[in-house]
Amino acid sequence: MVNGLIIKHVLASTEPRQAVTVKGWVRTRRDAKGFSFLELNDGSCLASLQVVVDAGIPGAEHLPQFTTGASVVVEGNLVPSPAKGQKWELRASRVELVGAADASYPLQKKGHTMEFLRTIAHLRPRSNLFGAVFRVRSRLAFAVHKFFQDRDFVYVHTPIITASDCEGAGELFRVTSLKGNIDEKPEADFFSKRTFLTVSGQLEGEAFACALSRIYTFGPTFRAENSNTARHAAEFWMIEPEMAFCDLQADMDLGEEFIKAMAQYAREQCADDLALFEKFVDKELGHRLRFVVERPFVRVPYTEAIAVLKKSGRKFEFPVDYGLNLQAEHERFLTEEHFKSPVTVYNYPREIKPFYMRLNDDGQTVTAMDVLVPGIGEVIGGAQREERLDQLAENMKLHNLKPEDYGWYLDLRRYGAVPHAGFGLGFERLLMFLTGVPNIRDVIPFARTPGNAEF
RNA sequence: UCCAGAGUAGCUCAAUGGUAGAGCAGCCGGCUGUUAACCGGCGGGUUACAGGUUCGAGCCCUGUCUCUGGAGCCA
Repeated sequence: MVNGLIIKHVLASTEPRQAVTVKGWVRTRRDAKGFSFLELNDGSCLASLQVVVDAGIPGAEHLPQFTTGASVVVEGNLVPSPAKGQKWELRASRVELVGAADASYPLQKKGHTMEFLRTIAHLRPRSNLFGAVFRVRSRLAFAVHKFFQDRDFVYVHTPIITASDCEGAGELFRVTSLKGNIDEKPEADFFSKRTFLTVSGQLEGEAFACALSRIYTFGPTFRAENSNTARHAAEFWMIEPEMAFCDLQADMDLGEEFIKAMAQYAREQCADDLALFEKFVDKELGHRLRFVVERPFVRVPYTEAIAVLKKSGRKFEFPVDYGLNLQAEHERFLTEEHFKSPVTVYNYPREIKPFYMRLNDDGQTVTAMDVLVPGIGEVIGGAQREERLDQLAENMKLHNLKPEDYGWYLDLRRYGAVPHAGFGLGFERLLMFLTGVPNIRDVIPFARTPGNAEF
């Protein structure tokens, strides 16, 4: 069944070809006297193949049904196109209607709004823009693996279902097979305890880094937060490298190198699709990606970032002071206006960061780092982990965590503890940054957000 | 969850409290190596939902739902 050529390869031909078979969906048909033009797209690339169908060839009697959205098979010869707009066209010798699409087919030849296309998520990959988004998503998923595999990182599949709520941050989705009151007898549940969908593979990742030295995870992650923004989803993919014998500096180096590498890969491998994004969603895209690849990231300690914000003379809605979290408006000012560059902020006050981050010698700050990028804000959050057992226990006390709930995690500090570090990176936020698509729902095939699990 | 805005034809949008319209799409016809083709014609509406004010509501008021933008939480 899978035979014939994909349009991407047909269009890349260097010379005419005889007896080519292509299969795809009709984007539009233009009728002329005695023949018709079909724009045929199979999703293998942005461009469609122009097909010339003469009246009278086998199958041409069904031409009225070759409407936008219909699936068809075309056989013919690939010849140079005499008209402007395309190098090649397929002169059909036989056409076959596979599946018709009647007048109710919702995708028109004209542009649609992103909001409307979201309501037809099962059909929107047939549009130019979403075809491009999901081709790029695929290429970059591959690039993520290539980046880490080239650097001898080991891919670890951390569990999706977990009993640890990972620092108690964020709402978790409960996983249960119980009926009725699920909190009455959790020990009667499938796993004999309360379980959740993972919010991070970090803790398990640390265990494997403390054995295989360099590891990464790349998989689905879940947050039950009632977040209604263009940057949050209930189900998203996170990339979490973790390195043994690694400090904060090397961690930041890796994070910055990673983002540069992804931008470079996209520019090299997805040029056609990126050109579409630049034309229709983000005029600055090309400029920004080149900038990210070529220029070094700015790196500032949290205290310096606070000083920059205070000295800016800018009136912020939220207060700026040591010990307070950087708000979205502050992050945006730093990366978009002040430095005009991706910015890595590090060494945050310990009070505003999780228990597992390593306490610096000043006793005040921890080895946290956030990479902020223009337009998106935080795209990486990472840290060197606290490897000292006593200090980690004290941190947990400070955060009202019970050490007995983290027995195996503390073991990593009891047996052959090493300095180690890592970070978490939201794959979709990376995609937003690299495509210019402003809403996370539009870089996920079927997005899960509060109140929406359609499809 | 909070703040703001929006919801009218398949899509994108008009309509001073007074007869609901246009462009595109669709259908029919014409023309043309066309390129989001072009020209003419035709069909197309519970104005998100429920109530209220008014002689009269798409428009004003109340509630609900959905969507969008911003915020918080974060990746």
